[in-house]
Amino acid sequence: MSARPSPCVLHLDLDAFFAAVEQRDKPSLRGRPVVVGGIDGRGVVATASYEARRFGVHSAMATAYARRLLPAGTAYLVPRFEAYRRSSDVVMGLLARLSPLVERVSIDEAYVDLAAGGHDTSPAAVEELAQALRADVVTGTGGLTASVGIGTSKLVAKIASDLRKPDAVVVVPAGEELDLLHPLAVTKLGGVGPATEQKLRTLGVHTVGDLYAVEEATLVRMFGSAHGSGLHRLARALDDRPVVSSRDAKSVSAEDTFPTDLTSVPALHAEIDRLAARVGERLRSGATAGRTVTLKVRRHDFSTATRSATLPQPVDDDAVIAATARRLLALAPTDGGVRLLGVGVSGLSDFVQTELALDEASADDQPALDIEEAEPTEPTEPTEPTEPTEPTEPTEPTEPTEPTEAVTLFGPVADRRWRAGQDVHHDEQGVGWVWGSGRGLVTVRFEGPRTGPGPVRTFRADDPALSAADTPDWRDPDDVPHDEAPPALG
DNA sequence: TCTGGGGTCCTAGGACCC
DNA sequence: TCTGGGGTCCTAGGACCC
Repeated sequence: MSARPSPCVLHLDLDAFFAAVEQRDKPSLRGRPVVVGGIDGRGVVATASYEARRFGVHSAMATAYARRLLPAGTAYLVPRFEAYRRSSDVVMGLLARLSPLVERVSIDEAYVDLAAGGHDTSPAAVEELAQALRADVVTGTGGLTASVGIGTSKLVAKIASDLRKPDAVVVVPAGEELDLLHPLAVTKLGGVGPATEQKLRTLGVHTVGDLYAVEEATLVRMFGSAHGSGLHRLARALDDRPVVSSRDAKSVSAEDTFPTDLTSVPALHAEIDRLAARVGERLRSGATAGRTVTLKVRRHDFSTATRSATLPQPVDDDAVIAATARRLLALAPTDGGVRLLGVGVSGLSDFVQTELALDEASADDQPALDIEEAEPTEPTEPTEPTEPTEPTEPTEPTEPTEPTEAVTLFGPVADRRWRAGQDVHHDEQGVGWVWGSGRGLVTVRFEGPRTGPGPVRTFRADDPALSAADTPDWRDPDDVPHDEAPPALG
């Protein structure tokens, strides 16, 4: 199946969203050009009001350039994301009433699967539904407008919503997709940006209809298999991508462009530390961690380089992320000045960071509940970006006689919030208790004589050792007070 | 004019393993 | 001793989207 038999995919897009919220909240801005975005030297336009667009200003344009185009009396505003979030939530709430299947693409855009909501998907019925939705958006948000497109696929619904913006509804009945698509510029297709447009132009392709006439083999040769055959399909309105309600994040990053280029290493290190702290905090608040740390460097001439290192264990700790990024900085080109630094963590999993062997001292007394305390923060150790897979981990068997202490982690445990010190796990390594905590992941710490292969073992979610039968001692987390000490080891 | 910040996906080459 | 093919992981860069 490559398209649905009736127009049941709805796409909603809020019109000039950031600027519209500002004009709604400040009546003096209504009817005037408004630009929302970075307003200092190196800022870009996030959203321009329709009044500003008449002067040729659009998203992603340098604000400095927009200032030359726009008349006196234009308002230049810094984004107020909390306000936008509130209105966005109102609209998403309206969509949730239509169907259980809503895909929020961004703060101002979403798809809805109307079939999953049990609606009559005849063209007349969905038109009526969309008009009612549009009216609800206006009243629910205090005057914001939305454009709605409905079609047999995401591709068609999105193009339809864009067709008569602002404040419009367009329904494309099944069978009329190609009539809609073929006169349009190829750049209207999602995934066709400036680079693809340029290449297609060399084939004499300007419209979707032109693209339709090109052999798939030609497109694959030019654009690679995924993009090439994707273009071939889009030109035929072949699009069966499902509406998906939520997806797990695959990476977390933070970046900053500096007012003036940085040249000194201490200044770059200070920025790395700040970025790493932002990333670490977001990882921890999302109860996730990742193994790959990436540093992004944009130089004075806008050339951009990335350097990355994959660590033996997932990390969410500011200090480890920062130390890794700092050593990546030494491998990156920075000559001539740095205008932007970015720090990211990817390879996210439901596994929290494990610590390697704990120091001997704490092996004897009560276990520490404070993860920070046991952290071997000497970040020189698990992080060797140049030599991949420095086996800090379970290569050689250790002496089975020596009592050592280690942390092992595993997960995920879906939809439960585990708390430190509350649960017990038995396996051949001995007895362990929950040490770290977080939704969907559990850190278990073991103590006692070890027979395992090394100081650290990592269980994966599908490890048979973690089957329910092998973890009979899990208790309901709500039964245990948050601060309770770990159970005594027996 | 001079280019943000948050992401996603794809490609290609090399290493490594079986 | 020579040859090989597939699969996975890692790195770097690029295109694209909102």
